[in-house]
Amino acid sequence: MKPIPRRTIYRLSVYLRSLHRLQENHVATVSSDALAKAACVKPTQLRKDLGHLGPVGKRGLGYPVDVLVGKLTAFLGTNRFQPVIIVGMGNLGTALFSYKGFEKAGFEIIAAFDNDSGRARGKGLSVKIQPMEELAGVVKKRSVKMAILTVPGTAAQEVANQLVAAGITAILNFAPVILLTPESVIVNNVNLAIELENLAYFIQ
Amino acid sequence: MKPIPRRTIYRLSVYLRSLHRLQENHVATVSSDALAKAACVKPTQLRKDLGHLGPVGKRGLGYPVDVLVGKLTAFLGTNRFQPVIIVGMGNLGTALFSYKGFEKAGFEIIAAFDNDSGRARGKGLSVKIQPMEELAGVVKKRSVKMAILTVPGTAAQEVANQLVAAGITAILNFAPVILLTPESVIVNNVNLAIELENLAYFIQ
DNA sequence: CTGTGTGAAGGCTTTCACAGCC
DNA sequence: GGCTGTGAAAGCCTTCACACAG
Repeated sequence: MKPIPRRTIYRLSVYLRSLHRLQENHVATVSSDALAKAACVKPTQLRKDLGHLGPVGKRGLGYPVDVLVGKLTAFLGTNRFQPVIIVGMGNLGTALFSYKGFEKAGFEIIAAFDNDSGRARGKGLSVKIQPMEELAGVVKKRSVKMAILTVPGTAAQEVANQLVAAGITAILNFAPVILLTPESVIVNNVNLAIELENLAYFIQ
Repeated sequence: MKPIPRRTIYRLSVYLRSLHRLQENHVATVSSDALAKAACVKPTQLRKDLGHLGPVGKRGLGYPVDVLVGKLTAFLGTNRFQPVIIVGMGNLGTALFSYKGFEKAGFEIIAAFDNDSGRARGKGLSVKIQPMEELAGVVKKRSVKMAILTVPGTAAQEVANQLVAAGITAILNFAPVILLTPESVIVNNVNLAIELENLAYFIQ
């Protein structure tokens, strides 16, 4: 089987989200046409994307929602439990820590780290903020692979190095810098300022 | 002149960020090779991208940093002042409100709105949270075009409608839903759960 | 000789057209 | 008849190769 386009993977997540909403409304089957409209893509693209999972749809009828959800979660790897840690408990880190969207998607943030473990924002959170020294231990003990990085740009590379050394293989990076990491480590960058800048360009 | 690829626009923002760092270090000129390495792209791609701005580099020498920064900010539209509002002052909205990265990129968040204008989190912020009723007035008075949307998914579409009605033409959407808007309105989606899901796939 | 600018080639992604199944 | 699955075509973006300027 040839590799699946990166863009497709993203869209599969989008479809899954729409499907969850259909499930809540007890919709049993959905056509590529309807689901495509909900996800703002063309029906042919949706079918092509879903085609990578093997044949799922019933011709003349549509896709059975439950089966499709099952196949998608299995494919995306959201079926097995994935513990996540968050490093950098400033405003953004703290907000993400309590972000409901993550648990809905099947993730649980099991620990929070910061240089300043007594940070004021720690008050009122469900877990204590731990000092950086304990990072490696927690990662090893709980076999954590994923980390959310919300430290200032100036510290990001150094902290990323620590994450890699501890055994983290996937980083969701909110610091506005390009991280240098080994090939084996996946980094997804979320650059908030660039998203705004991008909008600014298109409204000119 | 033919339209510039969307991906290129994104990368131009990345280059600009790297260039700012060079400016701070008083570097006068930079080669496509060096800048490309800093931005994690191939040198040829960098040159192709910058080529859209017209000839800027000196052959045999490199790009003059100051000139390039000037051209890029002008091109991206960050040279003129762009006021931004933020709607939805939950955890995430509040964090973004005080996010330093936006002002560094040349944006200022001039107002914050929420259903519950007396929201506890409003305490300690530099501006008061305003009720939704005042949104249209502020947008018109200050000619705001850009909005950051950080309300729950269930409210997102309705609030987006209000934004559009008020005259907003660009929305940075953090709600995990696809917004339906007129063609004239640009929406950039930042879907945090999908970014994590995406990482989860690649570490399998 | 160094390093930019750019048409051409290559690779990846989307769209089309239609065959195949319910 | 309705709707999925998929090879082929089109479009977009990246990479290459090299001309050209300092």
